Amino acid sequence: MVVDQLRDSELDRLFQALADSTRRDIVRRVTVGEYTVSGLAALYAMSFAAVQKHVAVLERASLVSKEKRGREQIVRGDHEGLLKARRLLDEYEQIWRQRAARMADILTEG
Amino acid sequence: MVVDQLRDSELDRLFQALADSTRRDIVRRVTVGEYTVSGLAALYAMSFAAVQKHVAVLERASLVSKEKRGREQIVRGDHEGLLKARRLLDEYEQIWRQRAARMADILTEG
DNA sequence: CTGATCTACAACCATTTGGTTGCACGATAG
DNA sequence: CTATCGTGCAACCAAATGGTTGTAGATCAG
Repeated sequence: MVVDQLRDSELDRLFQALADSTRRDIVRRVTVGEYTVSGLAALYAMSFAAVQKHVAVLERASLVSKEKRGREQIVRGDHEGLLKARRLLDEYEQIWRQRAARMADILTEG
Repeated sequence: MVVDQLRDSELDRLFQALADSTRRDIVRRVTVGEYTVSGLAALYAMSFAAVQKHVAVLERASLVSKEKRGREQIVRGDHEGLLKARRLLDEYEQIWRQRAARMADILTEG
């Protein structure tokens, strides 16, 4: 269904966003404290534009949100994305547990 | 350190592998039951080779393992990859909780 | 033995990704 | 007002991704 397709691309963006160590590092940092985009850029051995793009990717994945303050843009962690990713992995974990239970049933049946 | 770099590329591969809905579907299915590679290929509107590549990506991410049986290759879910991904998200969740606690402290201090 | 089936892999192609430089524009400082 | 700063975006490039077709090696069926 269409809903699933939307959810799919949302998850695609999410895991895609997490599949880069610079972006994972940004997520960590902005969850602990606040950073401007250039404040983040100063941390990595790459151009400002590259970091700005990373932040944009994280924002589209709801892992980060920005708030304009004067000419600066404050980057903060956004819990929503993390929750969605966790929910999927929890679901998979649940499937594993059911599988384990089924195998136990087979071993003890009859 | 070097260890972190290895861990980084491992996580890159993991989340990258999860960032595709076909691959997520495969993970689900092979956790519930067993499939051959061509058994999986029959489920999707793409070539056998494409599905075989997806399985290879999942295997390198430790989300799936294969076992040769005759001329077939049985694909099963591998719990290891999932655990690693979950561990990272749990870590992030932990950071969020600490942040929440810190904010509560600030509100109640003095 | 012969033919069909299952798998892996190479070569190719279009698109996306992760980086770069350069530019434009709003906000701030002097 | 002017110069600087912070940001976003476009254009470009190399490499990776996700798909294709074709080929070749094992294994199984008859």
